[in-house]
Amino acid sequence: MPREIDRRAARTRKALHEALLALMLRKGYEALSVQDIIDEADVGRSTFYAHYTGKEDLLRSGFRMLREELKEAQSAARAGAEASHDDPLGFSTAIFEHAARYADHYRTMIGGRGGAVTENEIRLILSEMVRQELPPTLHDEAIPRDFVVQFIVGAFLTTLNWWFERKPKLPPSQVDAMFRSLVLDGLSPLIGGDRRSVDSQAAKSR
Amino acid sequence: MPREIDRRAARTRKALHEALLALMLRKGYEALSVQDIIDEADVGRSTFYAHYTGKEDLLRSGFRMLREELKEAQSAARAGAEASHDDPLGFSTAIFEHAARYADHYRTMIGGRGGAVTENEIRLILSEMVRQELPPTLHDEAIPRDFVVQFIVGAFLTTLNWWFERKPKLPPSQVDAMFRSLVLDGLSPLIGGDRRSVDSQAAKSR
DNA sequence: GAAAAACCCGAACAAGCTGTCCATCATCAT
DNA sequence: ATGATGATGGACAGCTTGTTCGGGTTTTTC
Repeated sequence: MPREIDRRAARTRKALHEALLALMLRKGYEALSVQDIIDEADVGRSTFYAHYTGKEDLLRSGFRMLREELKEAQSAARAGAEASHDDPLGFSTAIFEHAARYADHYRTMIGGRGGAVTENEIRLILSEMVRQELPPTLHDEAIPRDFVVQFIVGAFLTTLNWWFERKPKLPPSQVDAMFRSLVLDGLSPLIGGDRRSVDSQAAKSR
Repeated sequence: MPREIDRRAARTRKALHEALLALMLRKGYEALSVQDIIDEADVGRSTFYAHYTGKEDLLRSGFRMLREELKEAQSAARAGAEASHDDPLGFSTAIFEHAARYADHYRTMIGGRGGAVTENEIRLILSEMVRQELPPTLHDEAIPRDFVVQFIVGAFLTTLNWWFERKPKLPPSQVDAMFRSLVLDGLSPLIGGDRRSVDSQAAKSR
């Protein structure tokens, strides 16, 4: 049954994806040529174009697989701890642990190595995740929900990037704690002027 | 005296910079070729290479000018309102107003149109500014100062990007207020669970 | 096991971009 | 005005890209 994909084709595609990953870590996506990829993968020129229309097509193909996998991880994390309501941003832990496990993949995406396409893709994926986890209503209508989503996504990318560039690699739990401290409470607790009382949203001390 | 630069040279460079700016807004930096630039600027091929070693050199040259100008704006803002201590992040207003005035320039840098070089440059410039304005000591030593700086810079870029993509263009003051609300106080005031006093994740015992 | 189908490979091709060279010409200082 | 300076445009070889084609190999199907 030709229902399945030919083994040779599967082998070729896998080789191309691995070559792309390795080369992106070494040189970055934009500086890459198709020649480099087929040379690294040891694949003929026409073979490459028989599978993909160019290097961007190959890159996007990889993202389709990653997106599926990340959604699974999110579902699993949500099923494991259904504290979605009393613990906002609870899914951040799962993301940082996932990033620690697939550090190479994440490194190709974060920090400018991946080019504009990669940046866009990872932003879209994270945006969708955050949008699902964020409560549907916010207490302050002056701040659009859309903006809050982008803010959180940006904080994720910033944190991941800083984490990967760090010399001694911190454990995911510690990075997660720092991330949540800044995103949830802001940096008022860190600097002198705690101007929380200025706002009408007074501190509801227990 | 040929102390000053030849007028012809100045004219050529200005044309090249304007062409680069226009083309970056239209096609993005990475998709640009030297051919496109000299065609847009109506300049000969060898003329281009007589001034710059390539398109990246031209891009960086533009940044040298922008950096000077931004530092001036920062100094002016600091001189105008020397509330640097009782008003943290006070310089954010100046940045958003500057961005509103030079919207085209900023648009080329934010949102992936500028490529890796641009992203790096703007991050460096903003990092230096933030580092200067941030108090030297933080109340929580568990969070590195370096990480806080990157967090703020990322928030700036996220906010600027969201602002530019927005259909009806909001005034700088409003964007600034939203930015400061999120960065200073976090999103705890926005969502239900105000878990400020909770340090350990003992969410299950409830 | 054999025929048929699908796939991989290598070479060759036009088209486009890159960086450099040199002769020409406009602009500058004297 | 008149050399001297240096900006200018066009032509050049070298390289990468994306496509096409025929021959050879592996896989699937019967």
